[in-house]
Amino acid sequence: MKRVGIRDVAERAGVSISTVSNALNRPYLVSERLVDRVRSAADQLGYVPLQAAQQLRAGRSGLLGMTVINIANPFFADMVAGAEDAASAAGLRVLVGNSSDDVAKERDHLELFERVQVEGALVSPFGPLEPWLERLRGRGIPVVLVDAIDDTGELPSVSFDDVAGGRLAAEHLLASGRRRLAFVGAREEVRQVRERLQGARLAVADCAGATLEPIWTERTTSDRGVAFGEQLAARSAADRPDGVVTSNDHLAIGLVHGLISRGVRVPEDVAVVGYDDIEFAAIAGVPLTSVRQPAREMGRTAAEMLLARISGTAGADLGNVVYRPELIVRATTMSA
Amino acid sequence: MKRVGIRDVAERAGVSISTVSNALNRPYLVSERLVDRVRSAADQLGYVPLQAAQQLRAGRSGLLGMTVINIANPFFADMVAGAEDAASAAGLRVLVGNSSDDVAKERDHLELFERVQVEGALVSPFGPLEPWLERLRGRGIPVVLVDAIDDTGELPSVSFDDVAGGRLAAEHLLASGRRRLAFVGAREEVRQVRERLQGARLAVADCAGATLEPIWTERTTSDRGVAFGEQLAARSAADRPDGVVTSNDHLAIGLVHGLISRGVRVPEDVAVVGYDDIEFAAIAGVPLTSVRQPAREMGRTAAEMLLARISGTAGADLGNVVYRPELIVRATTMSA
DNA sequence: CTTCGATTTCGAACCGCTTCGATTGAAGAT
DNA sequence: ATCTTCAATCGAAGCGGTTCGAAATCGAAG
Repeated sequence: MKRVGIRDVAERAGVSISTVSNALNRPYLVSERLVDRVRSAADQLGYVPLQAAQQLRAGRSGLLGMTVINIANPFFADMVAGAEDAASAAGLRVLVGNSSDDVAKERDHLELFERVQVEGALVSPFGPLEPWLERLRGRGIPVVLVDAIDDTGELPSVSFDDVAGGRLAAEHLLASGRRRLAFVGAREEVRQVRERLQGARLAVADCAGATLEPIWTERTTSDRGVAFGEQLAARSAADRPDGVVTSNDHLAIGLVHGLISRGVRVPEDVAVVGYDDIEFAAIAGVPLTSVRQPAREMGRTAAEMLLARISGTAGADLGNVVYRPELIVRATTMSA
Repeated sequence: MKRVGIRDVAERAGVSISTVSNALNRPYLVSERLVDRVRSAADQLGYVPLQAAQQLRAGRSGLLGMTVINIANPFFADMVAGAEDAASAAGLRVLVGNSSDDVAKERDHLELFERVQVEGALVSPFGPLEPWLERLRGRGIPVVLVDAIDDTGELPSVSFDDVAGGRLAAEHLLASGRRRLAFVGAREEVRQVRERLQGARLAVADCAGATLEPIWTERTTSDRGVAFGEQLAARSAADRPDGVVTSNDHLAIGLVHGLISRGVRVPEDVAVVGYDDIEFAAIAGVPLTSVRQPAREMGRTAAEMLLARISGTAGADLGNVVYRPELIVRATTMSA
């Protein structure tokens, strides 16, 4: 009913506690005979060293901190997976702080990271973070931005060219003859969404006679998509967009569902482009054309940059890696 | 460039470190004047107490451990969310160990839980865990099983009646006149899947002239579902099942996609029932009938039971809470 | 102006582990 | 036989907080 500590192991093996510690962590300092004895004593007792004590002494936690805007978004989930790949290859674990679109939570996570002495942090900033990041820097905790770029150029980053993504989507629709485009996206405050819209606007500006109507929504769940689909379907054909760029596949799949359930044909009447290329895009009722972001790779790259900074292999200026979009064309934009 | 410790705060506020600690944690012991002085000193310096040190002294981590079989499965993801709800209401955090269908990882997680001194553990056992759970018990760490029942009746648990779930799905198909059923499921070793099949078998046994063909797959991703759909579509109509129970919505949605892409009609030729009622079930090409499990509620209940055991409010025998399935009927089984 | 209890503040021990410097003993050098 | 040298082992000092009991301070009562 009691925890097994290093003392118990020492007693059982008949040695001092420092010898136990050495036998377990630096066996080359201890005679083979004793290493064996200590190891078997530890096994028999089921000894597990206490993380808190090790960490307190060592001053290192073996942890990377990572904040993501919303883990329910598969883009971020994949990014986390990529970061975990890289971290575990280096023998570190990743402590994930899910901000759930909440600025206050995001700040709390950075504080948590200090509490647990993360050795570095991967941050997908959502709210204004400068002062907090400044503080981490002051504490000597390296930071790499993910899915964002530091304007001041002080922090290295791994990001995605959202302007190009929005532009690619819109150009694809324009190329297939669509002219009345709509952009359905999450709140305008989100940089990623703003930039995608901006990209779409650039494409539209380059194309004579084309228009773009922005439509905003708070949440980007599939049922909101359904609602927008039904809403668009209720418009007269002339007033209805014939091409829609969305900021998110959930929204897009719902939108297509809503349109079709009201008798609007996809892609004949309205073509739709999603964003993220989630698993279900390919097997949706009408398979969805989508902009793919290499999330996992981005996460891995960011973690590797962070590890390089931690180990001091690289200076502060690892630069800004920017990934480019890829358009996966499927049925929702297939025919004219 | 240096961490701010309690000593720094003490110095700045002109008091001893014990007064700082008291002012911050038990302000009723300290004069208001000093509490203010200490608080503002702490704020100005950005003092954050080190978790490892607090934990080492207190012997408590403020953490619940939770292992899940695979977090990519939304059923488990929701369960985790439910547990987090309950835990954060009690001021605790949840340390999630994702086993990713890997028995070794699952064991490692339990060891991790000891290292970090979790105050209790929620375990969705996957591999054989008796010895490990026994050990946690020996260390005085309370455990509640989730999505499983302890045969020996020693551990409390929150689970789901998978036999009833399988039965419900099959009965629904039989009631709509289907007779040649198939069951497509993940590996037979998984208890949940075995029990669902068993439930389906019970239903079939009660219905004269009905048959059930089990089909096994390693992974249960949507692309496997597509493959099975195409495979079934290739059979002659007489040889093809007219009703399919799947162990998972991803599989089911893929299956429907595969069938339709090969010209088999759903639900006219083949009716399909999924499991989990994920977000996309409702907006799939053909909206999917599915067995719903109250994942979030299960997670919350389990965490509450665990908290009760930790605080000693309840004895070891909180019993086994079993949730019952609910069938959400949609288009994939609608007409005959 | 003492004396006493209550209140406020402080010093020091301790949580479990790692690590540095010291100790011991055996082997080799002189 | 004495002195080094080196390997193997151990004792004890912290890491950064919390907390207990002692010390200091203060006001009111004697």
